[in-house]
Amino acid sequence: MNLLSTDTLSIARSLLGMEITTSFNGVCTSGYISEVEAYLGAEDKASHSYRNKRTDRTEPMFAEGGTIYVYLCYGIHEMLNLVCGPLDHPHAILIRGIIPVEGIEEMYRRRNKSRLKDLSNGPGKVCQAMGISRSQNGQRINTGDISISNGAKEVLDREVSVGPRIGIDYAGEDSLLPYRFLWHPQVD
DNA sequence: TATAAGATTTACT
DNA sequence: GTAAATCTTATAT
Repeated sequence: MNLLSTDTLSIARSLLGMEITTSFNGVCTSGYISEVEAYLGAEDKASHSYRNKRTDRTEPMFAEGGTIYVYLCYGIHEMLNLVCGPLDHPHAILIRGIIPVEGIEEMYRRRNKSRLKDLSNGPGKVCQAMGISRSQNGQRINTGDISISNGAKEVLDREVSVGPRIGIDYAGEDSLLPYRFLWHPQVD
């Protein structure tokens, strides 16, 4: 996976099935990435960095690929993004869902839920389950609290759905673009 | 300073 | 199905 590539949609597709891990004070949680959305920076009305809008909040999006972008949504939920592309190319991929792998007991504690499916099937839930907050904003992947490595299974094209992104009606016609990738692995 | 809106989640009817 | 929760950020006075 080349995070400096400008082909953000290909990176988004290739993130599916990869294992994302956090470790805090020896407490480790991980999961396979199952849902992502691509935000294509300057040319994408749904992106915080549309028209290269540069603010304190969006600054990490302009950093090199491999940077972590975490922001607060609706005053309540943290959202985890992986920045990609070269410097000053503000594309990012929102991690919307994972399949829990390691530290599942800790995820239940953090989420205060009793069902596995309620742990991490949404972007705010992913951050809560993995203990991610804005204190990870601007860190680099694989050198800070968050790491991404190859997953255990190959993700077949027939197991992947592509469709419009969620919750971005404000983006006009760009809200219809097929930038959401969903992995539904087949049982074996 | 003030205001509106938001890449959502949850509980409730 | 609908609506409330909650607070930062961006934009406008």
